[in-house]
Amino acid sequence: MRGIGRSRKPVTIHDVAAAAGVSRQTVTRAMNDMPDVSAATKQRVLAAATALHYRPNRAAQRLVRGREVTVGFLVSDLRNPYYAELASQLTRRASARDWGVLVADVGGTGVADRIEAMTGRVDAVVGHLDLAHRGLVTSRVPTVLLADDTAGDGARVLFTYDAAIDDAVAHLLADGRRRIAMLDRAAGPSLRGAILRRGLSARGLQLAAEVFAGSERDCGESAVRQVLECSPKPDAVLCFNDVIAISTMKRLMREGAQVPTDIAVIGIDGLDIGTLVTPELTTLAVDMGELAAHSLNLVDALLHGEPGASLQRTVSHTLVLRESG
Amino acid sequence: MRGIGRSRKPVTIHDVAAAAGVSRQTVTRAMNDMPDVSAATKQRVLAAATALHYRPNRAAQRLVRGREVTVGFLVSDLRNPYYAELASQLTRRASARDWGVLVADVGGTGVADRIEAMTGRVDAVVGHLDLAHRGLVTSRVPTVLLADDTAGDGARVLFTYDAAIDDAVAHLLADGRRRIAMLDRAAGPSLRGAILRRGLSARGLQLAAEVFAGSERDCGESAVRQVLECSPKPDAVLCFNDVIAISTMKRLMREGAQVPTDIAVIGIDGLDIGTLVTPELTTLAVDMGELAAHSLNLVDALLHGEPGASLQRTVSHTLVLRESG
DNA sequence: TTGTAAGCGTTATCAT
DNA sequence: ATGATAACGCTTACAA
Repeated sequence: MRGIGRSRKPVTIHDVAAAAGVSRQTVTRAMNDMPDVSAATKQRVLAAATALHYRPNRAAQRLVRGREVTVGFLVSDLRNPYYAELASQLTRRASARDWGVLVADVGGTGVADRIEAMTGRVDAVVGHLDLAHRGLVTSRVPTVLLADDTAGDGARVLFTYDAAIDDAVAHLLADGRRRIAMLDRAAGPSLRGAILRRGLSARGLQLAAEVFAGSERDCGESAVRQVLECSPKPDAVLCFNDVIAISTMKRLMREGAQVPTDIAVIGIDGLDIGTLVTPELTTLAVDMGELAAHSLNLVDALLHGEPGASLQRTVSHTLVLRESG
Repeated sequence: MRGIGRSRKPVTIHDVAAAAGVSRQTVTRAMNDMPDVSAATKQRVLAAATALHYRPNRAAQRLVRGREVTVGFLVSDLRNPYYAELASQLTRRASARDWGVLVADVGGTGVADRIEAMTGRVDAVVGHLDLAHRGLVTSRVPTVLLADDTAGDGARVLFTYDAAIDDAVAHLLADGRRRIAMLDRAAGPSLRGAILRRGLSARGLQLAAEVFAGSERDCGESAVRQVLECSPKPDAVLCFNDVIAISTMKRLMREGAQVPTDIAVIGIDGLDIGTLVTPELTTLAVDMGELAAHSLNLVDALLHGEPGASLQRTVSHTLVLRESG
């Protein structure tokens, strides 16, 4: 029985038709549960299909059945729960439109190749693309950027942190804190940090310290040390995101600092895991469902030919008070 | 300019050819950076394509260019970092083969519909499918199950916990612990719990308690209470997975119990977030890369016509000692 | 109930 | 350098 499938070419509807002694059309009818096939022939056809390991060519089906939308979700590290939560929302909402979501985790090396491979298989791309990679994507496929900058004129969902960060500052001040630090992302100064600085100076305060995480997933030991060694020592720290904030809490505890007693820690994103740690993480949360919905709406508009330049949505964060600050 | 794109039908290579006053073939050459096109015509064609918002029909391209593989990754909740980490590995390794991964988060309601939609768009499916949904998938598309049971005869990656759980028990005993409890998943008794029980009795011990999590993502308050109220009180607890373990640690701390001093907590999975919490989570880790690699190898075999019944790989967990137990 | 013919939109082959 | 013609594998008319 090893003989089956020995030939290199995939089996087509033609082969099944021949094997069953019927026409291609009859095979189609049998395979797709359509009317006008006698039970007997249907059985015969299905048997032949099974025997030959026949699988309809999806490209051919699609070609004739009509357009089918696949959205690509491009992320730098799916292990980061932020992307995972967003992917979750994206896939759920996409399926409501009968769209599929192709996810590509392209962090690390060979990013460009991975991006190129992805862009060739989808109708549109959604993602937090850094400036270096945007052109690669936008030149090949309609793109919805998730970003806090307005570089370029593509469709985008724009993050605005101002209100949330201001709320956070107000909350910390009301709590008696005065020396607020920023623990920014490893890559360098972010808009989030700039807004915090601005928010503080609007209240006549200065940023107590600005340090950078050791990696995308870990604030790093030296970052926490830098914070603790400032004088006067900061009594609150806003972290670039929740993952870094959680990592920061852990390191602070190891250095003997109590959170939030000695120092408040606030994250950004509003991830689920923030509620799983002790103390629970206070955070500036963004509504992932809204973010996903906006993204897909923009994809829809793009696919209908609307120019990206005119497509922009805004999402804002909300201060979610828990225990860490 | 609003007029463009007014018609319902998508623009095809034909329209571009007409607009540019050339043949379809010339359009193809221009679009795909192929030789044998004069710079002038290329410009003209590209301009026409842009003006008309032309996007090549991917199905047609695929049909003629040859088969393209898309693997569906079916999960019940992508917010669970276990699935996210696996998805990360899967997408990375798939891209190395030039395969795409379509992710579908199908938890909640309408599972059957979501599954059906997914099976219609992919060449194979990988996932932890519970018994109720397996048939839905396997009857429609080649499937690789990730499971710890051997029900049915489909291709699968089989989890074996025996060695790891035995290592965990040995470790706990060496640490002076004697009253070991199982905090199982919300759905009910698992193989993991059964193996723990078996492992204990092989050493002349009994399971100190068997309680069930309140939900898939939270051990729940009552579960922790049940553990603490046992008498004699357990001094170690094995949790169904890392997420539940982390949730358990949080709740234990809230009840005033010290981890690991009063009670050791061990998770299963080996997720990254286990290193982000305090104390760091001791866990029975599975190699996600290996899991993903096995899965894709099995998909490959299935796609080459090998019968699923003959395709099985085994992955085992490893005790990773950190701080919680 | 079954078979025949005509595309679907693209690319490859072979002329021109 | 460019164009005509034939696939690619399938489904939807329409005919028998």
